[in-house]
Amino acid sequence: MTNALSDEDVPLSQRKPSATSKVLATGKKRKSVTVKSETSVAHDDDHAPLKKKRATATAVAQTKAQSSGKEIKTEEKSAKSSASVKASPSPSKASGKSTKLNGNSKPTTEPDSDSDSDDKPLAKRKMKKADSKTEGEETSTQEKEEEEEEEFYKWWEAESNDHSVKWTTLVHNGVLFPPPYEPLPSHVKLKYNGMPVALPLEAEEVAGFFGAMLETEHAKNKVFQSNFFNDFKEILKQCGGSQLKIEKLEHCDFTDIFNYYEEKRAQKKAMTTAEKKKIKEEKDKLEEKYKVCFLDGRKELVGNFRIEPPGLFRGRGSHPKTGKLKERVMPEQVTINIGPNTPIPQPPDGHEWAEVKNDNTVSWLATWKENINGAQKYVFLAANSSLKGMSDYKKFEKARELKNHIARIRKDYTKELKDELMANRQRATAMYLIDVLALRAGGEKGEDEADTVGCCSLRYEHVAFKPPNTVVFDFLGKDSIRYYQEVKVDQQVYKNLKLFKKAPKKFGDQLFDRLDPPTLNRHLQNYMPGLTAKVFRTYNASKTMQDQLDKIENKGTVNEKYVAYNAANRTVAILCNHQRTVSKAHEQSVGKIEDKILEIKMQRYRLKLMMAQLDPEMKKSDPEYFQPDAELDDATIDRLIDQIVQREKDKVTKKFQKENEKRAAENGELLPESELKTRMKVVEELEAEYMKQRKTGKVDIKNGMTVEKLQAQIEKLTERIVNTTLQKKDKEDNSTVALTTSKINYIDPRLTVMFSKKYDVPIEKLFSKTLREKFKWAIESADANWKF
DNA sequence: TCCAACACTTAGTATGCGGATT
DNA sequence: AATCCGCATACTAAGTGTTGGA
Repeated sequence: MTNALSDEDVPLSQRKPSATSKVLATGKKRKSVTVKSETSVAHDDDHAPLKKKRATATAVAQTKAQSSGKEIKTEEKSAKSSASVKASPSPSKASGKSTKLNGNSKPTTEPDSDSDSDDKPLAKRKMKKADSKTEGEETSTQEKEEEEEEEFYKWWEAESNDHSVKWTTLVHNGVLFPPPYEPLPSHVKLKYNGMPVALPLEAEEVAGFFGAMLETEHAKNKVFQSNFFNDFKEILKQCGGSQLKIEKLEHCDFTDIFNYYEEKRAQKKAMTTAEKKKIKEEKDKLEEKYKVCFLDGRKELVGNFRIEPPGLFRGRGSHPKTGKLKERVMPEQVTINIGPNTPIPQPPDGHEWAEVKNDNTVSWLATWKENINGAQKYVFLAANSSLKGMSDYKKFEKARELKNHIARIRKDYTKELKDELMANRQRATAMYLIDVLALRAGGEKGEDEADTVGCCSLRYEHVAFKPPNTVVFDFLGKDSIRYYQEVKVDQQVYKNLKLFKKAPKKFGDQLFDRLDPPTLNRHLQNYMPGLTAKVFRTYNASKTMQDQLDKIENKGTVNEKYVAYNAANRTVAILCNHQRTVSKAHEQSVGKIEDKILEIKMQRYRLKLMMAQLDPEMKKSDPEYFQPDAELDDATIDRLIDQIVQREKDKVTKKFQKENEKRAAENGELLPESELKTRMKVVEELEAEYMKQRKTGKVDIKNGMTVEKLQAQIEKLTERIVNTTLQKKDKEDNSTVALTTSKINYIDPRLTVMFSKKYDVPIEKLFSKTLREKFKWAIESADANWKF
């Protein structure tokens, strides 16, 4: 049960401990503690939060009484800060750069004075239009970039306007539905107790979903199996059943179905490039009309215009619903959002849309509700669109704005770590964790979701203590990615966490029982409008990147600088705990590198033997140098020799075959088998040499070989060993770290642009094509001196 | 006042492709 | 040419945070 703490010695790499047992064990308890809310008042000395109380009462009890004075203070503060924020607008201007960029940071229209805009705000629309026109003219000096550039500026400027209106005109072609189900050929059937079963098509499709996944980890997961099977039986029942009564998954044999889909896969793979190209062209043609839309008259790419196909839900971690049937989405479930007085995309023949809206306060083109969790799915514009770009830009500007407040915020929460009011103390502690460890906010989760947590939802079992001030965090975060860190924390934070864990709290209880994200975020708003927990992650990630980049010396080759950039990127990825599963091939490829290193060492040792034979005195004066490397035990050497010889033989054989094929094609005579034998002799000689060395410890020395030459060769090999070893280390260090997530979401792209320009590393090396498109705004606005 | 619904960002994984390697 | 390998992209699940209605 208490696995959370017991497996602290498990290497990071094998994260994702099956949390199944945990879910079961704690589910109920979790619920009982989750009440929260009342804290919103901040000054509830009388706290007395009903249920929550239970667990926490004791801990809290003593402290609250005197706290009222404090609370008042807090209120004052918040009032003050919000006022001051308004007074001192746009602290973001900083950059000095790009004059066009600043200016924004609008008048902080009270929280949501704009919520009014729900009803198609005609007036606003016009204003916006006008605005962008004029500004557009100002900047139009550099026309060369034509429409692209124009677009660029447009969204830039729009930014300073009403942010609740996303568009004034919107034209698009709706969504693309997945193709209908293709029935299995009649000879491919599910077998039940060895007997082929005739299934209604609807049920066959579902069986096929499972059959195709037979060899995946999912299909071996009990929860997945049972969820699938229940839904499968239900569908089967609904569409009339089958002659054979299907009752147990164990009696179902999906192998034929699996093989059928494997076969199809193989066929697809085996297609010639020409065939593939043709298929792709057809596909592109089909998709073409859905790929673009027109937003305020500008062409923009649509992101996910395809309706998600049916299948089995692949929940991450131990998701209670994993394996359930994700149903086919019908047009009747899809709502379209489009400009008024705009042609409405035609639903598929014989079908209708659920609804057609003209809501210009949202950015989605279509939406539907998914049947597993009842979650809303959307079709949005692509990442390189103006809408996404604008909000990305705003996100980073918001994070930069935090620079101006962070000192005060840190000072405050450091002080509040000792606040007598438990709620404040918890809040301060949480802020510390969010700020220093870059934890997520950690909202409440339901029973029917995977048991994962963030800061506010941390529980008793997720922290352990090592005096004097080390806290061991071990929990599953977003996507059930394990967060395991032993961190030295502020002494007071250490004390607090211990306090929050104190009896009567027990396994399953929340550490921060008087805090939740809304409460925390409300508090943060006092410092800066729009400040929420997630802003800290963005801020700290970008700040870290800036600091890391600043450390890089501007020298060496492009490649070296690129490596340094990646190292900086990696620091950020580690901060944010961005991981990836080690690829299947990883172990193998590390093994290969290891063998490579060993082979070089063997080679080197061989050269040393030669040297010793040529000049025995040398060995006497430095016997250690002539020792074989420790890893090179007899068994390893034998294995390596085998490997090398085999590899060489393969090479010779292959080459021989190839030549013959060529000759056959040119109708020349084939090389005789004897030729192959002759060639093979070389390899055999090589083998013999190795064997001789193994048996006698002596090696043959080529004519004209000198100690000096050997020395030079040995040096080269040693260098290769060092390099390859580094390469291996890099590979291993990288194997579990995902760099891309932070690059895409957290690191202000202008930092990368700055690096590119300042260090003369082509941006193409740092940003892939899609990222260059997504971050066009950054590429065009930052220079070598840009600072986060 | 509260919570569920909604909107949008953030996240890891599956897959296909293209370039390096042999 | 074949295979291997890593990267880019597609995909969609899983978060955060806001809002509107009971």
